[in-house]
Amino acid sequence: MSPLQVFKCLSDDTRLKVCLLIREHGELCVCELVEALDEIQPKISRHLANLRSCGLLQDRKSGQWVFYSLHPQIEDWLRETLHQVSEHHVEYIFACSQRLHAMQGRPEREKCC
Amino acid sequence: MSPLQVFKCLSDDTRLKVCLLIREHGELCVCELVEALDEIQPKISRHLANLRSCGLLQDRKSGQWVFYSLHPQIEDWLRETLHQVSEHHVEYIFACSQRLHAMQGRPEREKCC
DNA sequence: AGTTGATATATGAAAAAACGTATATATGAT
DNA sequence: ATCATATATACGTTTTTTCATATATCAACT
Repeated sequence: MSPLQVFKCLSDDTRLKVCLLIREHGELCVCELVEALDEIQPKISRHLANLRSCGLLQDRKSGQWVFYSLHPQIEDWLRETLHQVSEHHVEYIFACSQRLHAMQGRPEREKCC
Repeated sequence: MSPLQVFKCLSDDTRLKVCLLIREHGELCVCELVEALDEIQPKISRHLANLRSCGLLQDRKSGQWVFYSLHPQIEDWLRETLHQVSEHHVEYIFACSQRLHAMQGRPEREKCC
């Protein structure tokens, strides 16, 4: 995973938000990301596939759901960079975080989406 | 300067190398970058204009030369990220650094290029 | 004034990235 | 077996980015 490839991954609005949300929450499933970002599912899936194939994310299948998290082997500087962006640019993912929390608070949560 | 815009700046091979070299050397003129990256001048100038308009670099004109440096107001996390990339991916700019040093060692250096 | 060297910008073409829609796959429930 | 839900992928199109080449600007020098 070259630094250039890392920055290419983070240079798209959807992918950057996905990475920031996943770093903050540890693990998120596709339907949570679809709702948090308010985008259509194929778009999210396509970007997730991109991030996974670059080695930034890993996935874990559980029943009909797929959960994504930061790949454990990403370099420390990248993890730290994502952390810093989260800290200094809360406004960038604020709306996404709100939609995510709203969704996670709903009672029919056992069905995920 | 949104985080997304920052990552877009760093997501091109030429721009990333330019930023890393400038961070290491403090200030470099266009012709030094042209030689270090072994690229044609309009290509370097175009990317420098891009980085300047985004607020990542500042320029200082001195006679016929223009010197570029990191803009003093870039955020700390960005400066630190560039530093970390330099430390952990020396190989990425090794050839560029070599060409730069070779050039700076040449006696006809008063003429810059 | 004319020339040379350093840098910037304009332009049209080519390459890359992102998109929406349609469709495929797989799981769990009825 | 059928159906609904979650996710992935294929396809053709549109948008964005990058590029090489040509040209413009400007300072220094003759």
